[in-house]
This record gives sequence, C-alpha cells and structure tokens, in this order.
Amino acid sequence: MIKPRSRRGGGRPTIADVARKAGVGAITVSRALREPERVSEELRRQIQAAVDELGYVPDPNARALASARAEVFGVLVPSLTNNVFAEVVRGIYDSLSASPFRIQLGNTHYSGLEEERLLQVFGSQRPAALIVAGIDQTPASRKLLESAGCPVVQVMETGPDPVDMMVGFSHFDGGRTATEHLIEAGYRRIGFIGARMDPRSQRRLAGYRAAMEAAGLFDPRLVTTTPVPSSVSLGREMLRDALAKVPTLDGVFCNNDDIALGVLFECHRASIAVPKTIGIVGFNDLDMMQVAFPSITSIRTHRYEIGRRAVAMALAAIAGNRPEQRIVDLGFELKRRESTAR
Amino acid sequence: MIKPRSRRGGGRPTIADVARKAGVGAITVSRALREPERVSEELRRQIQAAVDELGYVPDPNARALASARAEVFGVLVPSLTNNVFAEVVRGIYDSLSASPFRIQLGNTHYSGLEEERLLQVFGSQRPAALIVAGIDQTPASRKLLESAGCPVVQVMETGPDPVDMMVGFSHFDGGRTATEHLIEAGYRRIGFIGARMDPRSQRRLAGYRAAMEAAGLFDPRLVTTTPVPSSVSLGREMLRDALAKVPTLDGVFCNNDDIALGVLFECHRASIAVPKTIGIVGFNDLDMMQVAFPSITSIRTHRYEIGRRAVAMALAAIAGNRPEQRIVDLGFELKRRESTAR
DNA sequence: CGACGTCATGGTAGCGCTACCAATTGCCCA
DNA sequence: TGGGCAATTGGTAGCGCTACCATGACGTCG
Repeated sequence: MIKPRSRRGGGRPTIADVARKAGVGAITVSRALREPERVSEELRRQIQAAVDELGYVPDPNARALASARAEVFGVLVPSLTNNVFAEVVRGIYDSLSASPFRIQLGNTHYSGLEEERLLQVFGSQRPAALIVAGIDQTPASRKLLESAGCPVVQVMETGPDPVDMMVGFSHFDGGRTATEHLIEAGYRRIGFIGARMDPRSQRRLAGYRAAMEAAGLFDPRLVTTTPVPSSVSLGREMLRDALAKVPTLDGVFCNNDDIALGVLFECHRASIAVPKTIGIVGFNDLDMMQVAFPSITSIRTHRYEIGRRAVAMALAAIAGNRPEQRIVDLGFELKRRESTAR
Repeated sequence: MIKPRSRRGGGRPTIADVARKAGVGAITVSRALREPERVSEELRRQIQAAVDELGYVPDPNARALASARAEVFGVLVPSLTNNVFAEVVRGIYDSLSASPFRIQLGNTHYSGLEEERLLQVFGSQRPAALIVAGIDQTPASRKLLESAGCPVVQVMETGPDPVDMMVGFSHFDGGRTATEHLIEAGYRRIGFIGARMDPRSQRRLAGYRAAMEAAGLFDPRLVTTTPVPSSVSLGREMLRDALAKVPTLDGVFCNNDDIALGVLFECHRASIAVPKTIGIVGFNDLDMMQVAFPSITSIRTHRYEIGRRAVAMALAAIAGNRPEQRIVDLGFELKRRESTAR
C-alpha cells in the first residue's frame, strides 16, 4: 500500500484517482472533462461524481505539456494605468471569464525591446492566442508573432499588413476629425498638445497637421509635444508653454483627455474663457469629459469593444473558422460639447 | 535518423538537444540554467553557447510539472480600470519584471464568488505566491488561501488575523482623518458621499462617522451612498441628491477622487463656491487633485508602494526568510489644498 | 594509508496529462 | 448472414523537465 505518488505531488487528486474511483480508464475521465459528448451519459455522471467527491481540478501545466498547447491568452499592452488600455484589457477579461482560458498580461512600458522580451516569454508557453497593442512592432517582434503558431490580434489601430488580425480605428482620421471640428467652429490658431508621443499620438498629430494644412492654417509653432508620460498636471504645464510660444492661441486639440482636463483647469486658473477665448478638444472621451465644466468635446473611442472584438476573433480562429474580415475598423465618434461651442 | 520527437512538439529545441550539442547530460544543462554556481565554468560556457545557437527557451509548463511549482504570481484585484488597483498592479509588475516570475492577473469584479472561482483556478497552477486585494475573503476563499502552499499577501488594507502577510493601511483612520480635517477647518454639516460601497469604503464611512460623532455632528441624513460603481458623473449626481436631502450641507468627504471631481464640477455648474460655501475632500489623491481648480484636498495613499512591498515580502518568503513583520502599515497622508482652505 | 567527506556530473524515474492507436460492441445494409 | 462502420472505451507512450540517487574523482584527516 505504499503510494509512490506521495513523492512530489502535493497529494492532490490526479486524473488517475478519479478514474479509479469512477471505475473507468484515465483517458475516459480526460475525455469526459474536455469532450463530454463523446462519453456515454452514464459514465459521465459517475465521473462527475468522483470529481466532485475528490475535489479534483485538472493541472493546467500537465495539460499544456501533454497537448503542446496552453489555455492561455497572451496580452501585451504598453501601460496598465492608462485608462485606455485598462478598458481594452477589461473587455478582454470580461469576454474570457466564462471560458477556460487564462490570461497572461504583459506590460511593455512602451518599449519595443521589452515587447520582444515578453513575446519570447509568452511564446515559450505555447499560448492559444496573442493580443498585442499597436501595429508598430519591431522586426524581431513581428517574426516572433508570425512564428507563434497561434492566432494573433493587433489592437487599437488599423493599418495595412496585419500579422494576422486587427481591431481598432484610424488615429489619423481621429486627429483630423477633431481638428476639422475646431476649424469649423471658427477657431484659427489651433494648437496641438501631446505628451508621450507614441506611434498612435504621432498619427493623431499627422491628422491634425493634414487638417490644418488643408485649411491653410498650419504653423509648426502651434505644435507642442513631449516624450514625458501624459498626466493632468502635464496638460496644465503644456498649455502654459503653448501660450508662451503663441499668445494668440485660440484652440487646442489634445493628445488625450488627461491633457485636455489639465488644459481646462489651467484656463480656469488663468481666467481664460472656454469656449470663448480658447476651444478645447480631447481624445478618448473618458467619463469625466461630459461632466467637466464646461463639458469637453472629445473623440470617443470604443476601447472596451476593441477588447471584446479581439477575443471574439481569436476565439473564432481557434475554433477553426477564421473571420473573413481580418481587419476590423470600429471607428470613433466626435462628441461635440460646450468646450467648442462658441 | 528518424526523430520521434517530431510527433507533437512544435520542433522547438528541448533540453536534450542542448545537452547533445554541448556534449553533456540533460540534467547538467538544467542545472547550468537554474543554479549556475553548481556547474564548472567550462561546461557552463559550452552549454550557454549551445543554448544561444539553438535559441533554446525552457518550457515553463514542463518545468512546472516536473518541479511541482510554477514560476507564477497569482494576483487578484476587484477591478482593472480603477486607478487605485491599476497602480498596485503596476507596482507588482515593475517589481517582478526582472525576475523569472510571470504574473497571472485575475479580476474579481468585487465578487466573493468570482474570487473563489479564480482562487481555485490559480491554485491549480501551484503558484509561487498569491497576492489578493482586501481582507474580507469568504470562508471558502480563506481556506483556499491557507491551503495554497505558498506565501500569501493581502494588500490594500491592514487588519488583525492575516492569512499570511499583509500590506496596506487603515481605511477607517483615513476616513476619520479626512473628516476631522473638515471639522477643524470649520465645516459643520459635512456629508459623506460614497459609490460602490465595498468593504474599504464601508470602513472609510465608519471613520467618518466616528469623527462626526466625536464632534457631536453626526446625522444619518448626511450620508449618501450607492452600490453603483464609482465615476465622475456619479459624483455630480450624488452631490445633487445630497443637497436635496440637506440643503445646508457645507462640506463633503468623498469616497474617492472620482466622486470628488464630480462634486467639484457640479459646484462649478451650480455656482456653489468652493471652499467658501462647500468644502471638499477626496480619497487616494490622484494626480489631477492638485491640478484641479480649486485644487482638491485628498488622502494620499501609497498604492504603487503597496504593490512593490507585497512582492518584496513574497519574494523574501519564497527565498526562505519570511519577514518578521508580517503586517506592514504604509499609512496615508492628508494633502491640504484649496478645496478646504476657507 | 584507508575511511570519509565534497564536488561535479550523470542516469533513472517520474510529474499529470493527452495524442495516437487499438479493441470491443452493437447495428445496418448488402 | 457476414462485412463494414460508427460509437464507446482503454492501453501505451510520450510531452520536456527536474527530484532523487548514484558514481567517480579528488582531497583531507586521524
């Protein structure tokens, strides 16, 4: 009666224990758990009873090793605290909570090198799918993604040449739409204020520039950027900088809503009338934008939906029916509010 | 020359390939990778060369199965988008990025049942450590934590009777301090406004109540709460509700900074002077609090540091030297600002 | 100088599970 | 009535790695 099993395993029940108790083969237990329809109802019940009684939980590591495939979604985002990515991640979590898939979340800190490192780590687990933010992977990262042997979804942006699938929208169009709105509202000396100029912000800036040039209004001195991470306090400082350069500034398109909020507060503080003297447009449309006083015009992006859609596409691909539309553009929406209503 | 290995493995190099190429035993490769000091320098070099040439990456699943221990930290938080938890998680990620440990992040949605389910899932992986938010686990969850067989750190709060270790601060004291500050500043009809009344919010409310009662100012009508998730727009609505109940309200202690910001905006909109007519105190001290106009008094909490400290303690326990101080109180700080300076 | 550690290395036997290939049964159709 | 086929179940052989024990080759010390 010496149980040799006691050596390493923490004594937790294994599939063999369940099989013994249910009076069936181990493989049948395995099947009953993964493909119940292939096991007769009678055995299924016996096995379930044994599972419940023993409190058996399959070991995901053994499972992954034996099947050469882990039930894990690898997710790579550049920031965990930026509300935008937090929402995408939330969408991913919510879509996956009812599935057997676990989530492996990586934070690249906006670094291509860190992204490569994490892709290496994640890849070594043979994940079921990979979801990565952005479309500007380094060549090495791209190669890792292509050879991952699983569905890959690039999120947040759309663009040509996906590794596999894409869900997002055009940041260029977003920037252009925001700027055109300011122009139409009658603003002329419209500045761009942007922090942490990642590739998406660069494209928003390009959209801004296109709109300004089309209207014959572009002036490089209107553009104020910094590589520093974005924050509300930074928005305040940057408006000051922008006004120091161009005192006649009468509008700003902000990189994101944190910056926009900082700009609004600085306007209050400096008694600059919004929208009369300066018009403000943000980006992403956080909840607080419509509550602010005055409420702030912003480009609403569908972040949560991006996360959900990415999972749906990956799941479909795993199930064998890859979506026909490999690039999904979820668009955005201009929310006109008081901050540009002059 | 038939490689039987081609059957399931994706053809990736294994430890046996490395061993063959380096002309040593597989176990020596394993050791060279995990405990380099136990292998002679010469072999170490040969092995490293073989690893580099083959592009060998250890399979974490096989490793976990063989050693009955996964290099994974399980982390459970109630929300991914709430900045407070995002910061804690960021601290955890930053502290672990240089280590071999991966992170398994779970979102409980403030649900005890979901926490149990996730604990079950996480436990089945035999994680190296578990970090969970809060101290109010269900009895079932507590049992799971106690039998996890790894270090456990409860974060965000301190309290008696830790499962294993704790890092946080007293929300009761925070609530009391905030309220006492308002009282000292001369406010009398001080309301409490709180959304999503999770256990931590309940304790802040208890602190508020203690302070108000001690000053002989407590009145149940001053308390406005809702189970709805917190948001800036909710803060606005709740101030309206509170004023409808108690028109003479002259101060509010808000559950958190989002609510406080909503309250501030509503004051602007309704032309209520802050801090003159109403004083406002928030909780957590988000970056925007000091930028707001007027700037908002808040209780600064050390969220990022909580994450870092939790990891440090878990890592120490894993290494065999459990910290003597099993309960670490990181405290908080009252940041006095314009919103209460009357 | 022989017994006894210590160090470096290797072999063996699993960890818990599933892919792959039987084996058995019952049923349908020619 | 026999062959074929689907449905159900099981055995065997790993997946890639490490725990455990064994083996030599050296010193070291009484």
